[in-house]
Amino acid sequence: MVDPFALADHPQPELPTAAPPAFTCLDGLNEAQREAVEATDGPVLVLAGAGTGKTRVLTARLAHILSTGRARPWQILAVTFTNKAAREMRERVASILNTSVEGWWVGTFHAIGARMLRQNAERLGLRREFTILDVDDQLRLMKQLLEAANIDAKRSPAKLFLALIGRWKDRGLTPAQVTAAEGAAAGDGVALKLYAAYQERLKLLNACDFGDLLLHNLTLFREDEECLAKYQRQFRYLLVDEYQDTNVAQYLWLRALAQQHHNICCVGDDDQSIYSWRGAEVGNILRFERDFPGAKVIRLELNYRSTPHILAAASGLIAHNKSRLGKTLWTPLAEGERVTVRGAWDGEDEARSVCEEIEDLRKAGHALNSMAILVRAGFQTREFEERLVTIGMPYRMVGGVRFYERQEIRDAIAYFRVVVQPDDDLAFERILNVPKRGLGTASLRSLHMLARRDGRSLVAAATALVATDELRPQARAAVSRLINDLARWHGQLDTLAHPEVARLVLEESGYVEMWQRDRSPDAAGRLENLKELVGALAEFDSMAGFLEHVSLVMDNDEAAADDKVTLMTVHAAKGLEFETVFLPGWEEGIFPNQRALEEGGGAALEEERRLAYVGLTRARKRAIVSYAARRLVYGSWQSANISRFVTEMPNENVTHYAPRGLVTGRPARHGGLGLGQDFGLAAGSRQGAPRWSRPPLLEGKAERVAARPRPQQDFTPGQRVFHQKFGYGEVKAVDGETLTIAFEKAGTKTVIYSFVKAA
DNA sequence: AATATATGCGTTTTT
DNA sequence: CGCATATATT
Repeated sequence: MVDPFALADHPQPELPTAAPPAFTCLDGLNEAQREAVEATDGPVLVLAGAGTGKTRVLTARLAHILSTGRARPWQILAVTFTNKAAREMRERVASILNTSVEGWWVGTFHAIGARMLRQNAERLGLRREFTILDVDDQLRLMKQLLEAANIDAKRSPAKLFLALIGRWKDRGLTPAQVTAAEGAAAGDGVALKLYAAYQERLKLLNACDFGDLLLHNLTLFREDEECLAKYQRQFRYLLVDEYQDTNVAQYLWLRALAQQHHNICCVGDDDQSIYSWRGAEVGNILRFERDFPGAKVIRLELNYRSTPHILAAASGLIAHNKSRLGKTLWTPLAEGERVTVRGAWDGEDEARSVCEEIEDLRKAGHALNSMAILVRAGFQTREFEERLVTIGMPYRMVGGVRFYERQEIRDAIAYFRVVVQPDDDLAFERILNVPKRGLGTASLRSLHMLARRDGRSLVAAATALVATDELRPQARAAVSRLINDLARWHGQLDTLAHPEVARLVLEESGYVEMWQRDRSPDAAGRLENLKELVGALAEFDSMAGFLEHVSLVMDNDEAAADDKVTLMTVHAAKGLEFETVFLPGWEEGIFPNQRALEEGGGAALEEERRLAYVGLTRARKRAIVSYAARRLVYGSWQSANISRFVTEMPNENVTHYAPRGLVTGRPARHGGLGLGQDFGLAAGSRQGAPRWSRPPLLEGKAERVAARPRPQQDFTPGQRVFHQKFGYGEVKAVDGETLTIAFEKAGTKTVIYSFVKAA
């Protein structure tokens, strides 16, 4: 089989020095941008305000370092958060220098982390072909752990523990590094125990989750100085995009790598830090000068995107935040329109007015592609979708279910994973009974038990199990057929083209047929998606290479070919720009949202404000903020107060329209109070007595799931034994791990070693 | 294994 | 209110 990792990391000494003259890289840059490009040595922080040409600087800097011969491509490490940004950087630099990008260390934190990890996997107790888990896998694994530990998954859902573990990983903490106090505090100490167990299981599965891709690197750096030193020497120049979004683990990782050459350049904007809830630390960017002594700070403040009114409104708004480094954005553009603020009676009214304005703009000759509706939260899109559909306005929803997150795609990928790597238990579990093969929880439990006892994979356990009479004949046949199929497909990877193998897998497994028989309206679409998936496979060298890609590249670049209005969250809009931006729902409780208001402390509110700032600064020419006086939420009407963010924009940059008689800013008579009461009542009435659910069954499960040492005794013919299903019997023959036993009641059966006890 | 019923939840999600 | 998930039922 082709090894996709074999060639990945060798330096390519042939790559370019023959580059165009250096001035190409500096052409057309303003003074600050040029400074940021030319300050190659030592730590540099580039504070790049919204729309100040950050990407240009980043690519120009990379090109500059290469074309002046300061470093070879593999001596530069350039990290981003999104694949899109990484791709863009690679393509632009490649085009400036007119060269190929093979072997470059330009990629997302996760992709680069995975690459380093593959190079050193054995040192961390992993094999190089470790798999990268997706969210479904993580959840399945955690649920198993909860069951084994006899924890009520209802009171403490798997998601919650995964979130806690994720946050620990964001902070660069292995289970051993979490302080005792903090460990004891999180879920009564259960979370930390689960974290340790989870990591154990991952190692056994030869798998990593996303957090591990960096966390393991940190462990590696700590435990293997030589390895760290090697990377430190290799990377003469480090480039970091969106530095305000880095978490502690990423910060530690970067700091470790920069220790040799100290040439680290971080680009970011503290005012656009909107991912703290994902572990991002604004503190990283605020502390840069202390973390990297002698750092040069360059501010990019010349904005080429928005008109003065929009820029001033956004600047005035963000000035209300306390913890920021501070920038003064200005623009050479002509004055333009003020920011519009529009009041509406209710949510429907608001959607109508926004859509009317879109209609008007279109009639005036504006492309729908130049307009976007940016909402705070997903549920707000519904009203707009309804309205847009009603009036027949074409629109594009960004951020729904992504291609690789669709059920059929994940199922298919799970098949591919098991075919490439039979030991991938989580993938195997996913496909075991998809399509239905009559293999339910009972069969799975048998497999699990055997695998766990003998410390081997499910496929290996299944192979052993089908040689016996342990399973019901029907189940036995089904498992037998599946593992035979898997083995055959695995073998075909050597003889057939991998897209062909993929096609065979999907056909012969019955998976395609399953959807063909499905009567639901989206079945046809799913079949289309499967075709597309097989098509996409052809673009990779091997199936394993493809799987590496899909686990790291979850983005889904929609072809923006047709003219449509874009509808998405403000978060999703970061980094984008539109001529006209609609910002609906600027009400207290929605934007800023309720949780941020309740959280107190002010940090959450400041992040909401940054989010509002991001929203406003997406607009080139027109920003239309709106709010509704009342809104239907969960079936009941709620009055709302106008968002503080509206009033925080300077008056002289805003034009406020509201229908005559619209009352806003009303004290909380029906408003906030009503909401609180509603929730309070609901919560109270739902606090019924806990139901004590079937203790015997739970105990029984836990008993059986718990790992037990493999029986170390040997069996000899003639010996009297006990089998949990077939009862007492006498051993007739021993063949490796299978025994033939004449049972007193059940007759002669072939059974597996580990299910038999000496009587 | 498929279907009915109960229950709980409701912010953002770059990989 | 409406959706997704978990559990009960046949």
